[in-house]
Amino acid sequence: MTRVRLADVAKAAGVSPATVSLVLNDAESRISDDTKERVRRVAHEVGYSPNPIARSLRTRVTGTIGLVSDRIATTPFAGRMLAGAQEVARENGRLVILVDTDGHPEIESDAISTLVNHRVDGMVYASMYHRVIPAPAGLPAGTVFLDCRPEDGGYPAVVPDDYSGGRVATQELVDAGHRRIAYIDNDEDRPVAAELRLRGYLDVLAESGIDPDPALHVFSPTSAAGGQQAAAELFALEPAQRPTGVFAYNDRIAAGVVTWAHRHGIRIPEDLSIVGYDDQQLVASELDPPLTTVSLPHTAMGRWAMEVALGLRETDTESPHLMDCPIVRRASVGPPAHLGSARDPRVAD
Amino acid sequence: MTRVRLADVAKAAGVSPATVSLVLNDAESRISDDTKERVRRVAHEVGYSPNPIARSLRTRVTGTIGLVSDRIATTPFAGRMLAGAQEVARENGRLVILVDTDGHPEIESDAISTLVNHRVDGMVYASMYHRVIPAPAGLPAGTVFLDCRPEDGGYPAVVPDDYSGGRVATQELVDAGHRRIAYIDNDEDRPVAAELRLRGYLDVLAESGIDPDPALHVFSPTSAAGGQQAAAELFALEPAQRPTGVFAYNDRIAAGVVTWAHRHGIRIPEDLSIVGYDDQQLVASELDPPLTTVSLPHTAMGRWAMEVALGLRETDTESPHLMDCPIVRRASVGPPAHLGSARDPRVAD
DNA sequence: CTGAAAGCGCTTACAG
DNA sequence: CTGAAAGCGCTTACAG
Repeated sequence: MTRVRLADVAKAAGVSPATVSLVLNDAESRISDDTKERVRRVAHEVGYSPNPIARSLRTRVTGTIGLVSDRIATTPFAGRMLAGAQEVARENGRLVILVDTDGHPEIESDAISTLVNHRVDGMVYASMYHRVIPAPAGLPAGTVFLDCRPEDGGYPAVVPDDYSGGRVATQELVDAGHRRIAYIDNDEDRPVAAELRLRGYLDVLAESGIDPDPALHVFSPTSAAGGQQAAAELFALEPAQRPTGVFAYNDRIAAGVVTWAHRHGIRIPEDLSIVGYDDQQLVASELDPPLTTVSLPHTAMGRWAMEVALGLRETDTESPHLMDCPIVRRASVGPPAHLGSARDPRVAD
Repeated sequence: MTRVRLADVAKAAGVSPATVSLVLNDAESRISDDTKERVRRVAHEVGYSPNPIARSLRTRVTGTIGLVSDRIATTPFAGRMLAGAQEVARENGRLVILVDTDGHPEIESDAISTLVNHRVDGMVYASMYHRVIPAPAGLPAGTVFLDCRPEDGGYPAVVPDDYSGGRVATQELVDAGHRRIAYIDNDEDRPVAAELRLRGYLDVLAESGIDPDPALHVFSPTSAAGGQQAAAELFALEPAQRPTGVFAYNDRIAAGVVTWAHRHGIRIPEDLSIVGYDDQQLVASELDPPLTTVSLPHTAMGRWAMEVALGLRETDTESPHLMDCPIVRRASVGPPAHLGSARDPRVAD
């Protein structure tokens, strides 16, 4: 397929290539309306569309944004970041070049230099979960960090506001009347998010005049199996000491708590209220009852990152932008049962 | 940052640009080893790396592959397709330009022409689930269809072998000794996969000398809530007519069956065996017990598609390539309980 | 108001 | 064995 070039429309319109270029980029108003009109018509008639490669070579702008991520494509709930970023790019006529490094540092550094070499106009560096990391070498100035932030600052960054997420989850339970509220924490690598959510939990308890009970702060691997075990641990406490509400580090843990409850005849939310975190697709909403949870604003963060990468939005490079984690209310929270009224699981099974 | 150009290394090495180009692309062996050596050394010293834009303009190959998808980035379990495709591209020094059309036909057709205009070397067109569709207009010849196929053929395509997936799921139950095997079908838009899995189920029953009982073929929306309802429907049958094994259209339905079982004191797999489909990340393996399921070969399909897009693999354009759906055995299948030995759910609750 | 010319950074026939 | 020249398809000062 031989494509029509700018020179072809110039010839067909009886003007110079320069003129065609000028009117098609509506760069200068000095061209007569007459000529403009004719050039545009001819260009349209012959189906001309500029060769972006040639244009890029000359202008040094490529209309592409590089997006390098560690495993973002294989993490189910992080795809929305990608979608959000891609959407903004598209809305602004930009193309995104994606490279998933699968977490390998060598692949990552290759990817960065390849992308830089390809003259991307901007870059976003995405993580699959909220992390603080040393900035990879070779990243161009202005690279936007998505769902992570460089430990020494220097780049724009957006991360979820996990502290306020922890608050909002706890507050939801407090507002429903709960006083004995457990936090099932992440016992794994202690990501920033775990610390932040814990602080949010503790602060809301304090503000509500609730003395935190250390027995109610338990740890679990971030899996449903872990959640089941944590629930068992919590319900092994004396009845009066048991929680009536649980805030789980994530939805998978919450799912385990739900399963454990079903197996022990504990009703949700009548006997036990629970709030998760992540609003994981096809999970949180599928639980029975559907899970009240704090959502990770993946789409919004992806959009934000691309907006600053495109220069559409100002930001500072010292402190990361904190993105709100809204609660999504479903049906797993209710008022607390009267103390001791929950059926004893050891009897129920 | 002013980059070093080919002309710079030519000057530094005291040769012509042509020579530099020739040795760096090791195009011709006619250059003296001496010169080659020197050029390479100088190029390395000055940190030269060719400008891909300039090269593309001249050679008309860009080293990029366009990947257009409907919502692939937002579907949790389809991200692996993207990852597989991206990985093959990277292994072969290609870049993938991703555009997610979110299912909008206008965005899709814009995306296609933008990508074609950007001179991508190849294209893959991905769907978020197994579909047969009219080929979108403007797709270049050789575009690879991923997880979908054009209704009139004419393009290479790869889809999961859902017929054999349906067989393998059913066979798993038959092999465990089950004779009363239900199929909880997708009641929604009847995608190809539903039909194919049903045929696999029916054929295996027939080959095993089992008369299909229409009461055991029920329909459900593809959600956990649907699965619970389908389970209730199945267990409303007379005890002797109830299934001892269930094959669910997907893992979400299977999850609903599991929940329903927990609530009614039905043990899995002692009282009821269950096989899902999809091997959905963070779901199938998180169920209690972990779900035996048929996995959708997303990564393999993604890799396959990119391999043919890059010309690394031959294929025909008439019939789609069928990708195996292997069973992943976890803990939800066991031998059937003696008929009638399952506790009656109506008593259990 | 418009055109001729140079140049973006490569590759590749064509000479020698 | 190597160099000079043209050209990929645009854009943009510079003239006129």
